[in-house]
Amino acid sequence: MRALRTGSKELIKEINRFKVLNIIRHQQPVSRSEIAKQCDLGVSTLSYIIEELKTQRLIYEVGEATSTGGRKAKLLRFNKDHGYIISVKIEEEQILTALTNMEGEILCKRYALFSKKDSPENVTDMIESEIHQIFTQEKKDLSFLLGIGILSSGLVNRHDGTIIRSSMLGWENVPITRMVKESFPEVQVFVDNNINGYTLAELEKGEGKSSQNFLVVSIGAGVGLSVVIDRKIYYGSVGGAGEFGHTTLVPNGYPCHCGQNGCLEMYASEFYFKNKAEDQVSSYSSSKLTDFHFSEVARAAEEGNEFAMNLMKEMGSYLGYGLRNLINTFNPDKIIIVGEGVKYSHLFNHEVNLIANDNFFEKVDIKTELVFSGLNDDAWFTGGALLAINQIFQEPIYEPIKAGL
Amino acid sequence: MRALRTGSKELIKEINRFKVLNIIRHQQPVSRSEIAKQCDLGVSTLSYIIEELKTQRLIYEVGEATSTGGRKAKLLRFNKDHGYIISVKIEEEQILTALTNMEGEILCKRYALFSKKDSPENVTDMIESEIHQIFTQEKKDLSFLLGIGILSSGLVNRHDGTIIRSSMLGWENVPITRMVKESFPEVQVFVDNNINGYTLAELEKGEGKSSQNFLVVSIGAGVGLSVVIDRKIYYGSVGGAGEFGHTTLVPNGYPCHCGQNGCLEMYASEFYFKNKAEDQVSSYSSSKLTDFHFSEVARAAEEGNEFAMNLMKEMGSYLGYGLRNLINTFNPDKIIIVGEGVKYSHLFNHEVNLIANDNFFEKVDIKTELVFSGLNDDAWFTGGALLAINQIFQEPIYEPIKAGL
DNA sequence: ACTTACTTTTTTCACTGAACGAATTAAGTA
DNA sequence: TACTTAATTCGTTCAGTGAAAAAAGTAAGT
Repeated sequence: MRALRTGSKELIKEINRFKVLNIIRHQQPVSRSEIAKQCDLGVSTLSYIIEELKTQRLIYEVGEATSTGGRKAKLLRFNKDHGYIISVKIEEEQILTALTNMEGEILCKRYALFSKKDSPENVTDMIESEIHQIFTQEKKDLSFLLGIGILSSGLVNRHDGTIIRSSMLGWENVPITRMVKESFPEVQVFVDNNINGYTLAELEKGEGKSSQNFLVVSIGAGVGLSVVIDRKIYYGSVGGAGEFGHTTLVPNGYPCHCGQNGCLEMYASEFYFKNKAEDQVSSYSSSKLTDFHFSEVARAAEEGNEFAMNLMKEMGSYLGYGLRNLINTFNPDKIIIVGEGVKYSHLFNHEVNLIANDNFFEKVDIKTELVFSGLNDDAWFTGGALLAINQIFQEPIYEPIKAGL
Repeated sequence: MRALRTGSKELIKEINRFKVLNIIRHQQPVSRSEIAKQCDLGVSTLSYIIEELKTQRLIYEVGEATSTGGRKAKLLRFNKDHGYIISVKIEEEQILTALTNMEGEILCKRYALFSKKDSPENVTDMIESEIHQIFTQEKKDLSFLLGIGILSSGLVNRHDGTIIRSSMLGWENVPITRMVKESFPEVQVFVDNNINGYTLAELEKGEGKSSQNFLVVSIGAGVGLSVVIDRKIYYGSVGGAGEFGHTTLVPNGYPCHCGQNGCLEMYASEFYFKNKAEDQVSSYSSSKLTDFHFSEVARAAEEGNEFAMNLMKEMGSYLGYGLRNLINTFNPDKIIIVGEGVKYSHLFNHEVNLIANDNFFEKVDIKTELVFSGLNDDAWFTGGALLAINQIFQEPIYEPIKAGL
């Protein structure tokens, strides 16, 4: 439990400035009196705070509201170009880098390839070089870079900023934020697991806007889970989320790359296709399926290939069991399904709903919404940027921690 | 997400008073200068705060520390008799009531029986009467009653203080805190699920003292789960915890009283004994087992009854799978097993550990501790009292909510 | 045993500054 | 002209602050 900061004049000043700033950020354009009402601050105090924020160029005044019977209110807006954020996604053999403004709007994107042989140091150097190129290309001064958010697969400890283990990258205990910070000592650097990043995007720009407690489940080359409680992402002991993909669905089932057997990931993701085919060689061989990527199996299923259609449906049923267990365990308002699988959801949607909706809370008349994400691939960039932005504008109630070091 | 309070002189005053008070509560006896150091408050401010807390009789001065080379420090203690708390546990056919001081120490206990026919109103009246009897019996003035904590089984919404549904009691949507508060309008009243109550006791007096993130799993006439994140209990959407006992362990397995099939609760609790026996009538009938309560099956197993021993071991294996899935999903520091089953843990401990320890995080060399609760039945009372005490001494950072109304 | 020098604890007191609220000014509507 | 709403000005309030003083010790030296 993080310790609360001790009360002092500075604390109340900081709290109030951030409260005001966040109201402007999320409800712009707003008038002074509207903010004062919501904050329960005196209008005089508010004017003083606004003055300060304006001289810091964090906000600006623009236009006027229509009169409600008296003097028109001047409207305030957040200056989203007050600074810039770099969002980095580390994929299997490339890094994707984007420049965003302080609202997480993407201004420019780049990518750079690397090979499995490259060390974390090499990749960090590439990140540095990409950032420099973006800033020269966009003709912006590096002093405006306020934060860097990095998304990676695998087990990530966001508190100390290390990638604990990523089997995809073959990395272990890489202190990524510290390494990046060496090149940008003035900038706050954050890492997180990529699905948590996506979840941040859902929270601010997607399905999460209307929900306090929800889960994000990713279906693709594996199964991922991100848990949102009270609009905050839950981080387990080591700082990463859990490994829901490796809960046991079928005792003594298909062997998993993690060393266990019968993991959900082996049944409710791309892996299932290959597992099942190796299990039923005869029906497989007559099916003319050539590979087991989501896209291929989906194409075959759409063309009426019986074996592929069944693969999809069975995968959907297993996913349904996974989701049902999540619902019964977490009692979320909503589950958002994301990832490559969403593109092909029409092929297994029915089975998922059939099983997942048959849950404990349904029987007590508490509904759990099941939706597919409506965001596109830019959500990764948005999420990475939000990782930094949310920290920068966080209300400063707690003692500073060493995160984002 | 609860809104943060706006900064003001009153806020900083309240924050600091509660910070000081909580340091004294948890580290007593302490000196002024020690507190000042921890709070980062000026010693002068601290003396002023201490003076106030003393006149409010929340703390008192007692004794002196040994000198460390200069003037001896006067030591401060929390006045645990500053007020009293009532802790109520509603069981199937009785209510248990205890009086505690402000540290949750039990001063006196009572119980009163009721029948299934009694309405929630009758039971509430009984609670009122029990409280009055305790206060006259203990010769204390009712004005010292500061809080009431109620524990009930079933789905509880602690935010609005209702028992949403308890199949054991046959109650639905009972606004229990409001009903109790009618008799004690000056007193703060709180409800929670009984396992969450137990968890509070573990947090303050048990295994939880050394752990930030842990799970409490109860094994007895059912399976319960309580989730602690960052030393705070996680409450799902409706305000109750999830229903982990009703996650599907065996698709299309034994039918459960909740309407689903193959629930964990049917395999990792007392229920399993009956289920399995009905499945295997022949081996059962030769086993001479007469009933399927935990105590009976355990007794038989201890006497060497093969069928009973196997029941226990199998139950343990299923529980192991349940715990493994919890570990993989939540990545806790520790799982604490509580409830009636703990008494007989030697009969299934081995199987539980065998399966639960074979988890994802173990393979990445992150250990999850598995322990049996060391608290006794008084922990229910302690937990109920802490429900109220923790709220009363909470640092007042957030806008007040309607809880504990 | 007494003095002196040094520590640590606690209190006193003038000062600071963030929020506050009443009064004032500004800008509108009917 | 009367009323409404918005924004600013300015003296007041009070929680926290830090330096200094007071209180209460310890540890030598004589």
